[in-house]
Amino acid sequence: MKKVCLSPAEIERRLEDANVRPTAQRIAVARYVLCEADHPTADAVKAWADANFPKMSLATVYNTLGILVKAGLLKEMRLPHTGKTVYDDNISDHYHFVDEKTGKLYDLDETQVQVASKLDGGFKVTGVDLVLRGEKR
Amino acid sequence: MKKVCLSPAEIERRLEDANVRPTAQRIAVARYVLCEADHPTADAVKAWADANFPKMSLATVYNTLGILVKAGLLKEMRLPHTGKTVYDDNISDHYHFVDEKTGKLYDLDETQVQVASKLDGGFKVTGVDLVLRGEKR
DNA sequence: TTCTTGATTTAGAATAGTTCTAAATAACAA
DNA sequence: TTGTTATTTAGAACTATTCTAAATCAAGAA
Repeated sequence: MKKVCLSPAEIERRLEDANVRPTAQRIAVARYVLCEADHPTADAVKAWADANFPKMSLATVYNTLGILVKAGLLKEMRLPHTGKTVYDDNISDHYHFVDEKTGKLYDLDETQVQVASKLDGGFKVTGVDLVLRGEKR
Repeated sequence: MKKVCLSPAEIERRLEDANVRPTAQRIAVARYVLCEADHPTADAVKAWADANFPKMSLATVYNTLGILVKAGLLKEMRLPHTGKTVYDDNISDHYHFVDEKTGKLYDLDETQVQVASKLDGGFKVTGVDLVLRGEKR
């Protein structure tokens, strides 16, 4: 699945539209997580920034990711296995498959897996977290 | 759902059957997690031990929980939300509902939720982690 | 411009949960 | 007993993340 890569100017507009002031750091992080990265962790973003941005502190990385999540441009999730938080630019409702050998995550949509709840009225469901584990070849 | 509580002697036999030497600490922890507790965290086990056992270190709590998991007497899982590991004496395949207000976990079986995978052969699924979020009343 | 004010970024400290380490203790076998 | 191994312990170390307080920056007012 190829990803359309946005220009800094387009990223800037997206940030403005979300009422996030588009600083250089935010544009850089947003561009990376929205266009280049695939389910990155904060560490991965920091590593990318160290290699591609003049200077960015870890606090700013976490900060910015948090801001993007709050702005609705990014989803945050903690996987059942690693204790780490990963970020997902696919903000629609969807599920995941994790390759236990490589740790790689794959997005799954509702054509690929379905969850059918028969819970009684005592359970009001507001969200579904589903991760299939296994091996991808 | 009432839980049948095992005597220390019965716990001891279970540990022996699983090739785990039944020390006083292990019997105490096993009895608590298998009979009394409901999805406890390591912290909860430690708190119980502080109140009900002469002296137990946190390392022993983690150690013992790890041993019980390896022995197949207990399941370990990390929830999507809290970063904490919780332990589940229900070792059969099952899912969970988490009340986001209280944090309380409910076991769900396959009569209550079903997962239907239509993944192509490239995905070999070996496990399914499903957590429904919401509110229970 | 220059100033002011508030937002942002920063380094490093602090925190939370867990694992590791090395020494002390307990249990078992001979 | 004595020797050997397993278990337990306290505390250090570690990882991921958040917090803090100071420095820097940016946009509007003068």
